[in-house]
Amino acid sequence: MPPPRLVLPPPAVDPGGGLRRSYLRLVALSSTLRHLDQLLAVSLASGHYALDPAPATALLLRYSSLRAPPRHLLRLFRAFPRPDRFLRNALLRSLPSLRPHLLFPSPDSFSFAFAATSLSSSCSSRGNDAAAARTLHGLSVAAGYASDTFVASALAKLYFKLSRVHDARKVFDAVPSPDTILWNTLLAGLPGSEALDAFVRMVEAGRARPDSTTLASSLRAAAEASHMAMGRCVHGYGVKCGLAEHEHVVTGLMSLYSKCGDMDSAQFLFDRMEDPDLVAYNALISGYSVNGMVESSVELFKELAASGWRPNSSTLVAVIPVYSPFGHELLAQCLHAFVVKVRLDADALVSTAMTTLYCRLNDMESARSIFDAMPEKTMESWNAMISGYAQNGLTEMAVALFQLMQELNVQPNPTTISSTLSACAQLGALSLGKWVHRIITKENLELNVYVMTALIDMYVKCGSIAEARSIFDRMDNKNVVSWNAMISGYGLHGQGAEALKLYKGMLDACILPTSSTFLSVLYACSHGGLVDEGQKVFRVMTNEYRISPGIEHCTCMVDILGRAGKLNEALDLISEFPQSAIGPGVWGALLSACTVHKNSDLAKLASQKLFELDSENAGYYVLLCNLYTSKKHYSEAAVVRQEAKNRKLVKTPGCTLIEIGDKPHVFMAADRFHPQSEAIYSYLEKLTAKMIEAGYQPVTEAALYDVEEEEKEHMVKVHSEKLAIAFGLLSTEPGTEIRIIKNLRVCLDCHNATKFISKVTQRLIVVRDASRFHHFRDGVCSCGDYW
DNA sequence: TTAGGGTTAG
Repeated sequence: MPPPRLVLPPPAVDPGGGLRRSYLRLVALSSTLRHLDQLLAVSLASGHYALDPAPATALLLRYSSLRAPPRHLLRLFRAFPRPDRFLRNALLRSLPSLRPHLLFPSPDSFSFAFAATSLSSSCSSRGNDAAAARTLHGLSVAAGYASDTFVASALAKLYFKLSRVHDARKVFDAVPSPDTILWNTLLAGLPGSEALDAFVRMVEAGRARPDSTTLASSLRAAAEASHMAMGRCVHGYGVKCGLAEHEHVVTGLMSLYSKCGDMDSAQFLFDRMEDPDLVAYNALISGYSVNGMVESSVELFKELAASGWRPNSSTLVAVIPVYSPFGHELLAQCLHAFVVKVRLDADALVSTAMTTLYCRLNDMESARSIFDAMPEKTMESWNAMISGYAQNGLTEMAVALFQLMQELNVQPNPTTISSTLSACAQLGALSLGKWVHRIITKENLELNVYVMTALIDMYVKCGSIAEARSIFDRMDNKNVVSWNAMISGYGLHGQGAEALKLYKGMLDACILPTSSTFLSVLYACSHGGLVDEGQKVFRVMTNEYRISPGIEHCTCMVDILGRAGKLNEALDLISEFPQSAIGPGVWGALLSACTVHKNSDLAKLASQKLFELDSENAGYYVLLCNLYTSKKHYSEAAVVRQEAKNRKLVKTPGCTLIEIGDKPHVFMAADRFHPQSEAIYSYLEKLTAKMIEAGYQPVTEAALYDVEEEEKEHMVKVHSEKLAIAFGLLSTEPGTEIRIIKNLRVCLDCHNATKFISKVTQRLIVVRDASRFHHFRDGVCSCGDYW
């Protein structure tokens, strides 16, 4: 139902306009809504200003600044039969959501600037706001304001707020000669390193003079990018232009220095400030806290309280790191006491900081309860919670929370998407990953480097290496992480040669390889059996790039040599490693190589080291036991098994996941819980017969000699991957590829069996096990039986 | 009578 129209009496005469001026003054002085209502009533009753939009504009703006409901503003506006552009613009400035029809007829640059500003001050992350921003942008371009600096900075800020960096840049680029404020808008919205690039371009262009705001933003960017050299340049520039003493610039410098651990410089700057404000205090307190200077942090906090400033939520966030070592409960108590003492409202900032902290402490329940208690969740709080789940391995929870966001029509930003994709990658759930990809496309969400790289990683880990590569090839500006993701993807899928080719391509593109790059390449060499290449890359890394090998590089090297049977060379190499790099991983790699090459002497040495370093891991006992069994050293095998039993070590039960359509199905060894269990087992029997016809030999009883009765029974049981594959074959059309995910490494018999299955059924079978991918096609596995 | 940008903290 439309709101009722106010009935206006005819206008009265006001010679000279004296009455009008006093009326406008009264409006400006009103401090309550009731006061304004009375003024409105007076003017209506007397018949003044019925057709005069100026007093109405003043009233409307005053109502708006006193937070009158939008309904009320609209009603006032509609009471005027002939609103002029000032009145229309005032309404645009005051309404929280865009009403495009209010722009017409003949919108001016004020209209667009007002509308954009009001949208960005009210926009949450609802999906509709992005659409409204695009509408507004389109209309402003159509009206000829694409190069207006005022409109552009308001629009750019709006896009930044909606996490649409591309669109903000587009707005900026459309302006031929940006002024200082437009540059500043860009600098404030861009992520650290990009903002620093923009600062350089601004200075080089030389058409707009940087001011204190420019420098403050650039220092923020330098701190974010941990780019001390650029930070010093900005500082120097500030000194040259006489802007270095500006309060915001000094605060930015303090934060830069404390980010880089130089608390002396930060403190020096603070001490020189004549009258430091709350932000400056917060910056220094935070610097002390994150650098572990607890006493200084607390001292300065006391000084702050004594100086008359009232701490705000940023102050609280700045001291949180000081309290964090006390553990969860004490932390909560300390913070509560803090909040009570300074009569502080714990707002979204504090809740998000607490959520992040609990996530870091691995206490996901506390994190979630704080998150759930937030009445208005911010983008940052959603992201903190989702990435907390993803990083703590609670991948299903991460995806579930993302689904909740979708249901609530909260638009995700690139950070949300990256975290969710990382959860999908860990899960290996291709259908979920594709669903997220579809959302990106459908909602036209921003595809930045982080999102594209997360997509590559997701497709790699969900088994679609081809899809990952096609995304990689479509990327305009790949960073080193994107290259690493793709290289390690080839490694994971056993395509060592492709990985090396890409590594060379990366060097040709003048991208500086990092420690992770070398790890990915070495990993690819190990999974592809490329021994010489691996050794060469390792030498290049240490000699040419001066990167000292970490635990994982060393483990990879032992793996590479060990798999090739060069066990003694591997042992020699271990003695050359830095002591810090020799952990369970290195000896574990040697032990698995020993079991493959049946060297029980070295295996004994490796396992002795392992039992010292990591005595609680059942996997090593299993490896050693299997080695002894295969060499028919049954008594030694029995000793190892008894030892494992004495220590009450339990093997992780194996399970396998397969997705049919969008539905996941999980199988355990020998389980009969699946509703189609009967059909699966009878199909598997028929299949085994065909496989045996083709030459398959199941693990024979002889190999199981000496296994205790109970275990023997267990070992002849059907492993979970066979069940999953059989179910997959039953439930899909001939020719469809089968993808399964196993939580442990695939066993010898299953690996062999899968080769035969791929041959007799003519299907491509992709298996992701705990360490890599196997692509089985026509009786051959991509790993070359080398895993 | 009506514009656009900033420092700390998640």
